[in-house]
Amino acid sequence: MANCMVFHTQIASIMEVLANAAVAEICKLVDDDYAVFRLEITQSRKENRVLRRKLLELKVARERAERTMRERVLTSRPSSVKILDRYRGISRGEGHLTGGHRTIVKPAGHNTWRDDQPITVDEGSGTSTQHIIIIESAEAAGPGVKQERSEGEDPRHSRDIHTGVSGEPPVATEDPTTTPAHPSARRSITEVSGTPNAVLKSEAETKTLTVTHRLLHKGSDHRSDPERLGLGRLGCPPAPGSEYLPVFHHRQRMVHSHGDSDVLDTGGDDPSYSYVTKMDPGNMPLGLETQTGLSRGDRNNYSSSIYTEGCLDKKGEVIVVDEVTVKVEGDAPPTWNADSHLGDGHSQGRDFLDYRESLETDLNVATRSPLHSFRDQNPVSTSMGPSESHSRVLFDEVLNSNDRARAQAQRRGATSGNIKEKRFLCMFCNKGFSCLQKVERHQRVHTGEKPFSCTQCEKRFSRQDHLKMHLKVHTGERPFACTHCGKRFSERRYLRIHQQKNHSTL
DNA sequence: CTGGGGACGGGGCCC
DNA sequence: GGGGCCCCGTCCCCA
Repeated sequence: MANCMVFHTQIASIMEVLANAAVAEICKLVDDDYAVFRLEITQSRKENRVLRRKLLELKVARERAERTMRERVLTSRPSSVKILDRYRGISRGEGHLTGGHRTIVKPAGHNTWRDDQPITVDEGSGTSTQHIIIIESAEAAGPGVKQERSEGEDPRHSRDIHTGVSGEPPVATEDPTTTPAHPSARRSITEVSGTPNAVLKSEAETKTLTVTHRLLHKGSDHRSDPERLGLGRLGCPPAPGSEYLPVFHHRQRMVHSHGDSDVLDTGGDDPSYSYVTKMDPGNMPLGLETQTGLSRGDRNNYSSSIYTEGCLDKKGEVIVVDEVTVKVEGDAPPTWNADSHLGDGHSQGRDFLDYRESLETDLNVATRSPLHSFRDQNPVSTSMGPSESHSRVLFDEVLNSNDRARAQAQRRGATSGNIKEKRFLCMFCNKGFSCLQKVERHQRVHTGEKPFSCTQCEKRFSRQDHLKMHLKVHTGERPFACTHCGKRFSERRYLRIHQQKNHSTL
């Protein structure tokens, strides 16, 4: 019996030892497998990064090759064809802003725009669009008819210039998934591999997008041949002999209201009134991911700066150099819904906010452009950074909508009979105006410039009279009273409507 | 649904 | 011709 007990005890101890050994072995195996698994995961991640990088490089190389091919085709056109690489951009603040432009830096702590309008930057929304404006001169065509064409690298981005023939406004389409090709963009991708969007979207600072623009004239040669381009319905339709003056004069100024509309001062030199910040090249977005359906209130906080640049053809025409400002303010995404541009006369502001265009650059394109040499020679447009096509793409999108607007303007011109008096043309939509102020005022619709700022609510307006009207909101001024019921209104028309509806029988 | 009101663009007038 | 101002129409939002 005692032996039996001892035996059982020994068996139990042996079992315990064996169990412990088994557990230890299992744990060892699990640890080994886990280590191997982690190693495999790490290697897989590395491979993914490498593959991703290679994919991006392949896309960039392919896009550059396509651009090169297109550019060669364009540069091999007959001498009558003028290739204008318009709206080449200086962007990201790394390009020098010249030609009278004042770099305005948003001071820290002075936030004149709301923060609820993020400029979202999407890595995958970079585009590969190269737009080349072609102005083909042909005196035989209708005088004053100017034709511009923009060719896009990506057919999904390109405008169909022949839509002008069919009378259908060209529709710009965007593909936010196009791979960016900008070197800096690629650098950013590499640096933030894994979560580039998160990094880029964290940018909430105001972006300044600049493009320098020059328009070329050679006497009457700025007119183009719409028929040869198949664009007979596009372009402005001036009467023969009439002189049309595309207006490029946009002054960057910032005017604040001090409650009295008569007291307005330009704040362009005053940093406290500035509203444009320099872009951080290191944080340069690969593209602008835009939003649609912004409210009107959001529109008021939109701004960006675009300096447009025309080009000189080899004959050396007269150059009209000027600048246009498109303000990207606060977090508001610069959007431009080209489709709605012809919709109604009030959609321009929304158009700009609906602008949906990714930013992408291509140094090859910039350096190989036949106009690039001219640009380099011109002191007005120097130091075009590698991001210049960011702005160019932005501005080309403007042009996309401009073609439709131009077609609309032409249709209006065909029906209106007093186009002779409207000598001042909008450089964006070719709409004619009778005086310079009107066209300058109108062009703010396209540029988004809002130089008149309300000090009460920081809202900005493109027109002083609008600011004046807006101030009544704060002052509560209701100077127009109904003689029948005593109800007061801020504007006369409200009183008139009120009286028509409520007291028409009196 | 309706009215009030804000915002905005075009046109016209006046100085 | 430039600048300012006003009027008007339209869109949109909101109560």
